[in-house]
Amino acid sequence: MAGSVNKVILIGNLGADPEIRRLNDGRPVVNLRIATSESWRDRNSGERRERTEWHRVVIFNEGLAKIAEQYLRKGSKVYLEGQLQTREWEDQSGQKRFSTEVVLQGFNSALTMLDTRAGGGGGSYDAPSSDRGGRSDFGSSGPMEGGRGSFKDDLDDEIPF
Amino acid sequence: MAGSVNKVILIGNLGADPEIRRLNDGRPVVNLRIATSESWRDRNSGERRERTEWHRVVIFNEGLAKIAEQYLRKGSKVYLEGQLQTREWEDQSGQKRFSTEVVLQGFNSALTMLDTRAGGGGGSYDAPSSDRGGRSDFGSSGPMEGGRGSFKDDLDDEIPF
Amino acid sequence: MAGSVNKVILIGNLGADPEIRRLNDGRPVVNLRIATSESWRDRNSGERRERTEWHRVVIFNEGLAKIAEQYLRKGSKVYLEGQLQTREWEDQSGQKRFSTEVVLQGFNSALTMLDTRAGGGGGSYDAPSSDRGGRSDFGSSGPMEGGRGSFKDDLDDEIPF
Amino acid sequence: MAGSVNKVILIGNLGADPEIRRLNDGRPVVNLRIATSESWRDRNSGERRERTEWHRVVIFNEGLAKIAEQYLRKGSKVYLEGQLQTREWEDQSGQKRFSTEVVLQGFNSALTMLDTRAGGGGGSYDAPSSDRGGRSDFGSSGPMEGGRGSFKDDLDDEIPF
DNA sequence: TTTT
DNA sequence: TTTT
Repeated sequence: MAGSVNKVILIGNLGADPEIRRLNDGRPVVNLRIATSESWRDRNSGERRERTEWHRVVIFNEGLAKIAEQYLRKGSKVYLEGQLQTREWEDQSGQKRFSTEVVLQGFNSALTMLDTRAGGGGGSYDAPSSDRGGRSDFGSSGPMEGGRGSFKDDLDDEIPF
Repeated sequence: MAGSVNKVILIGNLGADPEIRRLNDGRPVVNLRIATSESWRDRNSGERRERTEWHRVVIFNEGLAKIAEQYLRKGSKVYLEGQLQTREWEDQSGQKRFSTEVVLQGFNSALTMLDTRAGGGGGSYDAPSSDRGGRSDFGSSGPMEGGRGSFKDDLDDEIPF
Repeated sequence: MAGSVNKVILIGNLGADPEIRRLNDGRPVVNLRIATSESWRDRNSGERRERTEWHRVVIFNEGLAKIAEQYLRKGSKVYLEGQLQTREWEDQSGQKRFSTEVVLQGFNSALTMLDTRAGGGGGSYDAPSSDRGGRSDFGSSGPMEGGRGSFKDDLDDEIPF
Repeated sequence: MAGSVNKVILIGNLGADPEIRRLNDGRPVVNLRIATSESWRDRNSGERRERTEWHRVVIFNEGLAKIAEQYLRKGSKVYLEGQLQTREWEDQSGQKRFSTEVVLQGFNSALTMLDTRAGGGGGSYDAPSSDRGGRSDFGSSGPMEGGRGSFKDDLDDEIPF
């Protein structure tokens, strides 16, 4: 379909340290749980109310995955751009289930850390010297930019979500 | 959480006519199924490959819901901005299920029709005279948007930039 | 024109305290200078290079202007959404000049503070108790936003998804 | 500055055919004039009012520049993502002037055609077989994805805006 | 200068 | 289930 756009922009905090899996060739694939929340004053009661939304984020983009692995921790605040993807899986009873994720893959993706404090999980890191190559504010962007377009193809069959 | 953003931007086509439900007070709530797709050439085989993603969109914003009801049809191409929300429901066997939707509600939402042709499902409509009030390009969007467009007017003359 | 979108999204830091002007009726209009920057490694020399871009931001939206006035200071980091507008003005010699600004006005706008520290200019403020009404994370944004947050409340119980 | 975002999203129509300049090595750099407009009903008079905004767009991204050259014409409707850049130049009298442009360069850029009709300027083209590689829906994406990160460096000195 |  |  010509003329399609599928873009998600989130600013939120990690609910846990990143989960990292490795492909056979060693490339990392990172899963994040990101919380966004909004609050408002109830019209009737005048009370403050808050709603937190939890997002599943999967980083296939190699450069961004490395960065996430290296710098993000529970509590980190991030800006990210990805796309919506819903995948089907089977639960133990063999029933079809669906999971919708924000996928950072190839070009349509960005990841920027928005705090310089250490993550809330006790982790600590030095602020990177900002080795950005376009879409991330930390980490070397060299390798990230080679072969990215075709990256998706590789993963289609390999990844055990 | 201060500093949270939860935004989805889609350009895609309706897979079916909008589904409209009514609240007790008559306000419409509209559900859309939107397809986005991307295609690429496979690195190895050189073949063209395509992936279509289907999105569930729910329009609570009253003005935008009316517009969707009036102008959108199967096949219509739209631009929309909303936010991700995952809600829990129970299937027939009493099991918890989750559904992630793109919700257009209140301010964080926009809807713009990107074609003027009638929808593909045989439906037809007259191009609206573009009665926009800021976030939609068709139809007057009613009370929610009252005073919005004209906010600017006020300022046009008053403000010494 | 049906089907138009004009949106700017910035995350950056204030180069100076907000400048506030008042309309005759007392409403504030706020001007911000926001810096964004990116850095990359030069392909040839291998040196790190950096480019900072300065943006002129004008906040007409009353609720957001009040928030900016109250909470933002030199050095504050913000997320904002607005639209591009170029206006014409005359310099002293009577020549036409143009200035392009990011305008936050009416609905197509958002402002969220991304740090809780005091601003770098010596200013200080208490972290607000997040009185958000949809598009801002700090401060009650007044009449413009009345009924907005609570719109959702209404629906929370009523709607048979 | 870690944690910076500079993003512009436009949907609008070309006011004229693309202007193409060539770098010494033959790569195209494309300038577009894009109109976005919004209309609203005046609060007092009840009259319809409309405001059109004109944007200067410069495409340095080689893949997207080729696509623009090949497919876009006066009247074409496009979706694009780029970033704001203000550059300084001297007018005939030696005075400093500034021009703010939406720049499509490297990764932070996308271009998608939103109509399939021929351009309004008499131009015509065959619908491309959608050879997309991530950020464009038309044109081969192969070459576009090689060397993109460093593309910017090259241009910094070469381009006579 | 576009578009509806 | 859309679209090209």
